[in-house]
Amino acid sequence: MEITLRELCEMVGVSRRSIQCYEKAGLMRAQGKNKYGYLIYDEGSLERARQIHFLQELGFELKEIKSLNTLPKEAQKEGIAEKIENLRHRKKETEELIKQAERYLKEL
Amino acid sequence: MEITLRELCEMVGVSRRSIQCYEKAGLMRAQGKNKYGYLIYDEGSLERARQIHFLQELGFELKEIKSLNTLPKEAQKEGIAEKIENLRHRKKETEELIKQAERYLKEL
DNA sequence: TTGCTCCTCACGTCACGTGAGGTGGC
DNA sequence: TTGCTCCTCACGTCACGTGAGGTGGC
Repeated sequence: MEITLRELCEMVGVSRRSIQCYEKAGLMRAQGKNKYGYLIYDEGSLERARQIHFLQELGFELKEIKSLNTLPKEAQKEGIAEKIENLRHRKKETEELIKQAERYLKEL
Repeated sequence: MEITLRELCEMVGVSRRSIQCYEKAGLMRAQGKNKYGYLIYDEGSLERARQIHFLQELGFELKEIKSLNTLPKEAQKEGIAEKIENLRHRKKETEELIKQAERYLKEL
């Protein structure tokens, strides 16, 4: 299946500039161009782009995602488990912040 | 009370560079320098720095914080209420992300 | 003189946003 | 030719991080 850059962006939910950054970071690349010169991707790219975006949301930087692939499975799992801990921490901080903000709002 | 930049940073929990950014954004400034040429702040600055940091955590950019002061009280409250909504949204997203990440970890 | 802490620039970082300038088919 | 969508740079943005180069008292 041929997917254009525009379609890829819509399916993944990121901007063209983001995909460009993924490619510059060496995380993925276009399969080529179609006869009109449009950048073309396949379903593998789609899955890869989704994964990159997901790992980014977990808190990985692009270069961390790059090196993550070279690690043994166990180390990868540890890395992700660590990010999950960070997310739990962030969740608690966010809850605290909401409470503080509500108090601040009342006192204003 | 005279507070040095270093002390201010420790009390607020931000870096010198952050205070420098607050000052460049026109949000606060040092009271002057002591006889050794050290930047000196007072308790007003301390409270201001804490407030800036708090509003930043709520999601305000420095220039938004700058303009926030010029707004009438009601508009300020609206702005903060909006940020609280964003935080609630972020909390939910974080919760979703944690669940997804846990599933991802199992399947790995 | 050495060592310490402070100062003021100013370039670097990260992941994009936002044009600029150009191409190709209708 | 006009209008549309796409392309590839490349500067700008945000809130700092991280030195560089200099000062002043002990």
